[in-house]
Amino acid sequence: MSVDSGADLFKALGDATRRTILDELIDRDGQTLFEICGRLTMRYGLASSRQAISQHLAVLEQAGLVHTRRQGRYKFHHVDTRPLRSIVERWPIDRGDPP
Amino acid sequence: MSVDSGADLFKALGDATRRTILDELIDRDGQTLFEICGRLTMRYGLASSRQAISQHLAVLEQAGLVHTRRQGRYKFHHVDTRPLRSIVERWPIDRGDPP
DNA sequence: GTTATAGGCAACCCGCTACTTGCCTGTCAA
DNA sequence: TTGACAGGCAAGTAGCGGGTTGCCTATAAC
Repeated sequence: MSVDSGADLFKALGDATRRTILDELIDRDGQTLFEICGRLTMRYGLASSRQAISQHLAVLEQAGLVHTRRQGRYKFHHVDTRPLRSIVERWPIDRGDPP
Repeated sequence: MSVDSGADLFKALGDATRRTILDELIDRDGQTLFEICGRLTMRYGLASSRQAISQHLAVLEQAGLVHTRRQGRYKFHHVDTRPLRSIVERWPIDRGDPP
């Protein structure tokens, strides 16, 4: 009967490039689109176009994992990991050693 | 440079039916494939075929979220939420009120 | 034995999604 | 004002993934 809330969240986390973007934004918060593109290429070897990264950021923003702040012609992207809390609230993590 | 470990985990969580299967197995652990099929139909209104559910369970097992135990012609499925811990370890959750 | 049950395997179809391409808008510097 | 820079929008393409179909194996009940 439950409505499976948070579909956007899992959809956002489902792509490897988007997960790398989260890693990158956590390492250095508040980057612009061009900065993210450059650092993804430099540090992770990802050769994605600007438009591809832009679409990924839109998905992350819709999931609430990224918030944006416009300033002039720049748009800064900030991470917000709080939506991840709903995952461990939905399926409480067992105590014990990892597998 | 990080290798994005846990791709199987996020792939498994990316599908709504698989998330519902996790819900169902947490509610009643150790079900067989046919039990899961029946209860998904009854309680969640999902009309998926047996083969579809079987493939979903294989994905969940590959992600380490479900372990199986054979006994005669039955195969019991057990949840293991410990892989979820890697998510909050990768992206620590901020303190503060939810959005 | 025979039959029914529980599950597995492989091929195929289709819709979604990531990515590209091309062009457009808005902002700042020279 | 003109150019460079940061970003947005929309249509088209290709591949992947979820679902189905059909047939098969193995265990248990009769």
